[in-house]
Amino acid sequence: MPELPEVETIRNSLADRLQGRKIMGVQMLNCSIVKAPDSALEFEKIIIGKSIEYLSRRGKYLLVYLTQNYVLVIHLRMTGRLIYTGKQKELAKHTHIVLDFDNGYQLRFIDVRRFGTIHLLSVNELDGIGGLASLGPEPLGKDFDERYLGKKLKGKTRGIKQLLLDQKIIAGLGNIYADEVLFDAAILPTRPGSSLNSEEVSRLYNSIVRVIKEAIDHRGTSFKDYVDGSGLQGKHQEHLMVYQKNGQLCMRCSSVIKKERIAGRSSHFCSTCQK
DNA sequence: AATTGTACCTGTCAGC
DNA sequence: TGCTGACAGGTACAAT
Repeated sequence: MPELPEVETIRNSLADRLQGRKIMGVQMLNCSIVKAPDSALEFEKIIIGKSIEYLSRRGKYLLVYLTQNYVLVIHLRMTGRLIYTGKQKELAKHTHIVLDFDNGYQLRFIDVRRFGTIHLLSVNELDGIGGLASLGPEPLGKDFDERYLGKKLKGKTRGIKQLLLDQKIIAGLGNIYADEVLFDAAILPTRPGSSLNSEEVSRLYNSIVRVIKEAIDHRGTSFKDYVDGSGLQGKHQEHLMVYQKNGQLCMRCSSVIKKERIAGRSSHFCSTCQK
């Protein structure tokens, strides 16, 4: 479940190590992960010999910029991992793609459920990835503010939780942080977007920024699968208020935290202090 | 146009 | 013990 804070932590943990590395070879153990170019042969032909210039992130997408205006776009979906390690280390089960570098190290893409994706494109083809092109603003970017959020919620019949998960509205929130943000803002996940008054929109905005910042500071939430590029776990699971806390007492009002299916997702909330 | 449902995968765990 | 079914969750796409 890598969401924005986890992908940002992965980017941070890999950036220094990958910068300047030359790709000497690639092992494509499961080609179905690679969505572009069409053939494995073409992927190999393009990527071998390129060097890594820098790593960037947009929403939950990791962008690895290469020489000659190429870019590797990686999405980990639910169980994807990227691990930087020496080539002598034995390959983990479900390792699908391995990049070999000029220093004997490798970048390995591991994904139990194989939902993750890799695109190799030239920079001017980036908008060909629909999910990336249609992303809403970064929650910590300057084009995300109360006015924007209010405008996006206006007239929406969908529940606020569903709206927070919509990557076209805001980039990077997933199920964990949507629940945590709504608890922080003391708003019920089922409230229609249009029902929020301006004071609630303001609270929601501040909670989104605060929760995401704190999670990045804690290097992400390691609930099940997530680790950073060095295999290290995050620490934010120690700071969660509602996610997977059903049956436990609310930190704010001591009522019992509930878990219900909302908009097809498990949702955790306090029905006493969230209104 | 906006919204809802389902497919994509595999591992884990509860219940029988 | 071993089987079955529910569940985990991000996104694309089909259906309404």
